[in-house]
Amino acid sequence: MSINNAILGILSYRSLTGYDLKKIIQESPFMYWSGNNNQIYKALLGLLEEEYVTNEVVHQESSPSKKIYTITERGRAALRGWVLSSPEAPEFKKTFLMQLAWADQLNDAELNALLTQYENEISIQAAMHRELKNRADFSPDRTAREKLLWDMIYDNIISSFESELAWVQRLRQELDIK
Amino acid sequence: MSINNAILGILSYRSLTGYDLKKIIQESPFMYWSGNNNQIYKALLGLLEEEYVTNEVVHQESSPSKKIYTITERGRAALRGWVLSSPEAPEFKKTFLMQLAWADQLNDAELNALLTQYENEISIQAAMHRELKNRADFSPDRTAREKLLWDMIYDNIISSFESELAWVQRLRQELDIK
DNA sequence: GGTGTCATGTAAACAGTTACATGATTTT
DNA sequence: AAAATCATGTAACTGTTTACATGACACC
Repeated sequence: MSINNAILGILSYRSLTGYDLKKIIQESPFMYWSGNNNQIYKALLGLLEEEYVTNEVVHQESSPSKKIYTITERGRAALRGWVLSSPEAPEFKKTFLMQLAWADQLNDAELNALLTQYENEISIQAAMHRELKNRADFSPDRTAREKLLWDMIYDNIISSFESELAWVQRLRQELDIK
Repeated sequence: MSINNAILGILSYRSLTGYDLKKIIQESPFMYWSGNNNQIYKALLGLLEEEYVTNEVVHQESSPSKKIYTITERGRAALRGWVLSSPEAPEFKKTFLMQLAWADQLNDAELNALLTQYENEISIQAAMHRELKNRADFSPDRTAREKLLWDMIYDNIISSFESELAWVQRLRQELDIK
């Protein structure tokens, strides 16, 4: 899976510039790329070459010219193909687990402080994503089914953090009992 | 967080060769690197330069010579510093959420098939990690506290997949009701 | 006779991030 | 006067993966 598919997906809702795409990707909680220029402008060149998108240059007074990218029929077909392709298992990158793996050298107070820090960090993330869910609304004309899907995507992320939180609390209990 | 810390951690249990480290990292469920040669031999050079490790060349008959790496006091101090550093929030890379985001173009049967595929994939992963937990035992002389920590690390991963599974099932229900 | 293990390392490619560069306009 | 927004793009770097290379031995 590459950022190209995500870009095709976004363009399937409406035509946008690279700059617009960048902002959407940066703000999205499930499009996990940083959304930096290098990635996006390069991806757009690739999509142009494969004729999955076309672009139109629009000159503006008092702002730089912009290139508005539009998905083609070929692009829509490629998008559909990707949506139907075999899903991959999620990948979890939890550096904290590695810290824990070698945390037996810490005393109880230090270990406890570490857990508290992690707990706080997760709580912040959970709250942030709950907020994002409320504010989220980048595409118009949603069907009820699509709205449900998007809601569940946000819920997925929120419940990932909640599950992590529950685990830390379980860990703390186990350590206290011991 | 870099692979260097993980290597220091492993070497804190016992001295090992690059080849040994590679296998350990490849098999570990929470050290998320592929554990390829390039990364490990380069990391070891870096650790040598910082004097976090030393190495001793052992010549063998009928096998290639090997370099056994040993952690230094400086290395142990660096490891402790890293273990005490502020934990980062976990990162989730779920390409499936992006597929779902544009899955409203599918009909009910296609969407259902996609969910089933994802469910199966997650079930397999969950089972695999339950298996790994049973077989896991790379370091000797564990304290009870350390054993608890390692158990909870495995549980974390398992419950991540279980939480994901519960979410898919919730999603399927919601779609059925609608 | 082919495949796998032990053991080191390099080469090439791809993915991804941060920072730089421009230049007008608008906001603080 | 400084900072942010719009809009494009490039440069340099880090991180990561796959594949190549060597050579002895063991196993099937």
